[in-house]
Amino acid sequence: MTKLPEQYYQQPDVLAAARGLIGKIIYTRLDGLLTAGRKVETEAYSGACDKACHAYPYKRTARTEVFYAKGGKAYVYLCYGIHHLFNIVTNRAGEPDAVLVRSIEPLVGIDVMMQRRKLDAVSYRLTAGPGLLSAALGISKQLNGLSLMGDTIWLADDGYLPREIMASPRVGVDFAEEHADLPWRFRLSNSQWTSKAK
DNA sequence: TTCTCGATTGTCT
DNA sequence: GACAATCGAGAAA
Repeated sequence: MTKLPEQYYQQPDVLAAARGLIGKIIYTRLDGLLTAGRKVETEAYSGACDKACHAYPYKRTARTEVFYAKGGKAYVYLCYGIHHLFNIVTNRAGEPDAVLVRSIEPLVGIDVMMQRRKLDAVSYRLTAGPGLLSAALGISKQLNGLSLMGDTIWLADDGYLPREIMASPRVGVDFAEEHADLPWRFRLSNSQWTSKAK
């Protein structure tokens, strides 16, 4: 079990990053509570060539500033006024790419996650969805801009090798016109912990 | 099972 | 002032 090194996040190909992050483990330690889950579904966003990305086309606002940092930081934003969505900033400084985590398989602190989600039984509904896994892991806007090298939120590799990864169009980005159908969503085939592929 | 719709607030025009 | 990288409840079928 090793924490992912900083260089891991700086590869220039965001699609390779999104695919490569499948099977890796995300940890949070908040208020002394440790929770973790294995990523089973991700999506890639690129500020250079993707209308669905908040930072397209190389748009700089207060919100997108963290996209331009060196890969290895957290980008968390509020969606529909309710849900916090967690992204991993990738690529070198100045290139605004990020990977959205859409669902995880719960591994550590499952009781804590159930409390945060107000569920009394474990099911895919615990962490299957970007808003849901953020709630389960306790991720909020306060984590926006945090380095993944720290001890609040980080990623680790336990040697797990994904068996089969499927690519498909992303979810909820119809507004992105000709980019809406790009197969930039990656998921573990046959995982119980994601919604079904289209 | 598939659908429609409301919640709720930060961000940008 | 419009609207969003979502979710869950409730209705229809």
